[in-house]
Amino acid sequence: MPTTLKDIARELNISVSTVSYALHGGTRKIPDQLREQVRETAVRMNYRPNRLARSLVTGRTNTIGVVPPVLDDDVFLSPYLRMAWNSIVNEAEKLRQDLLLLTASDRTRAADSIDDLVDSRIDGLLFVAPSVEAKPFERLTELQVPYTLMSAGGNAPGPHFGVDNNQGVRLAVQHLMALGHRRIAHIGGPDSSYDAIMRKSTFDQLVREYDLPLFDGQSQHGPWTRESGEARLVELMKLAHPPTAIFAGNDDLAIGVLGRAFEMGIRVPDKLSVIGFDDAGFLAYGLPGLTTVRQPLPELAALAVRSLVDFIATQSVPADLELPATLVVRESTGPAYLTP
Amino acid sequence: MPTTLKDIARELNISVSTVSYALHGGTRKIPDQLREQVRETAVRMNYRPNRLARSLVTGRTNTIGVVPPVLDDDVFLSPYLRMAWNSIVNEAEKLRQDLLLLTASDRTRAADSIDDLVDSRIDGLLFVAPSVEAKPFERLTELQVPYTLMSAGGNAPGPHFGVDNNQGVRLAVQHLMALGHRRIAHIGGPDSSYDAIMRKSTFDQLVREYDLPLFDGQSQHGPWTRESGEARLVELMKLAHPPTAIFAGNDDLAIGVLGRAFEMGIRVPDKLSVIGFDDAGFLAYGLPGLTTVRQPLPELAALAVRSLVDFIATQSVPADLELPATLVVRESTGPAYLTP
DNA sequence: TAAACTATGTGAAACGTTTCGATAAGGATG
DNA sequence: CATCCTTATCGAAACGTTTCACATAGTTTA
Repeated sequence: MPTTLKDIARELNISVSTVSYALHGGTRKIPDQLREQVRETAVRMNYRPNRLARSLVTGRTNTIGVVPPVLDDDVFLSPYLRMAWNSIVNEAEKLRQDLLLLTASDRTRAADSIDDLVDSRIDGLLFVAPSVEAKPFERLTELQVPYTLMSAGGNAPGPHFGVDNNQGVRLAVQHLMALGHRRIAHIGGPDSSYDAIMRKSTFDQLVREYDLPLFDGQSQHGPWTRESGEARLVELMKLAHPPTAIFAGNDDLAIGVLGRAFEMGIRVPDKLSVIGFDDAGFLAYGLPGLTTVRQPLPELAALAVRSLVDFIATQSVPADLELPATLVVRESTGPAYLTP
Repeated sequence: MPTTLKDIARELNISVSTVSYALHGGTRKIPDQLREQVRETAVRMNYRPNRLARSLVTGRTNTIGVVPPVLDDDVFLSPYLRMAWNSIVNEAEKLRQDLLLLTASDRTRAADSIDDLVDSRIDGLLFVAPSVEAKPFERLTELQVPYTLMSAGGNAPGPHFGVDNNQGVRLAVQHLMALGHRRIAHIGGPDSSYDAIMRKSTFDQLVREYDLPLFDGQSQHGPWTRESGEARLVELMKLAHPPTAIFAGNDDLAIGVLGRAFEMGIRVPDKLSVIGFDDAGFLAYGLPGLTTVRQPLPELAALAVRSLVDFIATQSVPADLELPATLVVRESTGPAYLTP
């Protein structure tokens, strides 16, 4: 039985509306003396505004819903999401927005379930790396729900903020080529990911553009996991002419490659160069640090949050933005090892 | 302008209450035919219940507020929190609870600010690794707010779920002693952390209990960071008789030690054994693999969430629980190197 | 001095639910 | 036939706010 405005009003023998004005006084002016008295009483009585009631009448909640990617069970274990989520939290705190986590609870029919997310409890929706299958964003526009997408790739519907995959992949391939590599493989992410698709297709395109040698299993899709990286490496090393360099679609995959390479006695970067993507904050000790393409996740997350808040406030759709990637050279890449 | 119960009622020429009963029918029976008709209309009109309004009257929100530890800026970058948060999310989803993230927005006076967290929007509060300074949990009891604590150590007020630090530390020290180590140092966490305090005091006690040699800087407090681990190692190695083994209060610290040891050319585990605490998952990769004391974070998180939900439902305070730690032996510990 | 402000305050509607207590009609019971 | 259950439905209160329209009373303006 928490204190309400009515309780304060009764205590002071004034009306509820006066109390409301005194505490959150916007348009109305309340004499200083009374206002102080009200405030004092509010504190004394442990008054806490009921935000449900407030939101019900104002229509605003100052809360944004975050929809994580639909992966397997342990979504938040992903280094990418860890980084993204941390930045989202930071930015939301700055903008004084609360965060409601919307997990895709028991939705087999993931597609239509967007309806379930739309709720009077949130002002807008932030999708983090949504999967390609999740089409029904038009539905959101129809329902008048502001939303932004973080890391969704160029062909995603709606205002999205991501890295320039094209430029990033180019950075990686050019870095490898500058080191003399020509036989380069790509271990990519799942084809439900916008980023994975973009990175793979850019890679494929660059191979043609630079006239690099083609070989079996050169460019593959798979889950964004360390295990996938390990498995792919094993396959690639079975080839008669294995690649001298591997461009992994994200850091997890790259770490898998690195770990398995060590186990197989393949020295990195002497015999094999490995480059990742994301720079999601892996720390190395005792193994070569991972050369990778840095995606400005903190900036992207902040951008996605800020734009969403703007969207909500102004009701006008924000403009997309792709930020450039940067190359972070560590020790996992080196001059190409050329068989004599 | 979303559809409301009133809209449906008007459409069908029936009363609002009938619609409500038909859709979420509890006590009242509605004839099957009418019920179907109502449901159909609801779907057709894109009806979505307004949860604010519902909660306002029922007093339940099915949402629990999560309060992360007050660390520096990037709270969610911590491997511990990543693990904990992931498990919290999983369990909450199972129990169909939504999660509202309550960040400690601009509170200089962190102590009293618990009030700000108490909100009609949540049914209960889950504190993750609260700091020792945050005293005012009595206030919560006073305000009748159900809450549980995850990883708060034995002397924390309120129902808490954590690892058995005492037993865990014992595991670590005994493991090292079994390998012949006697000169053992402890690099601990900040003294704002219940866990850090417990681990340090247990360590100190064990040193006495087993009559291990004492030396300067043997047991220290510091932030839970890799940098702290690095710095401490450097100091310890300046000693005339450096320790042969280091027990780090968490994995971050241990990784710092490992990394710096590698740089300094101190071979692990040949010259130095290192053991961590948490086993919070791989954000660091490298060699040798870190021997550590595993804290069952997923289970603890699930427990904390479940107990909170119970607490909310039954209004009776759940019982504390400490789960045992387990030893995970990898390659960073080995037989003691004894100076000839 | 009448009209028009200003300052201060009140009352009540509205937000969208849930749920309690009617009510009316019909059927069964005595 | 009067009474008492059911059954099907409704109206209205309540949850705690915000905010608009109105009501005083005192003060300025013409």
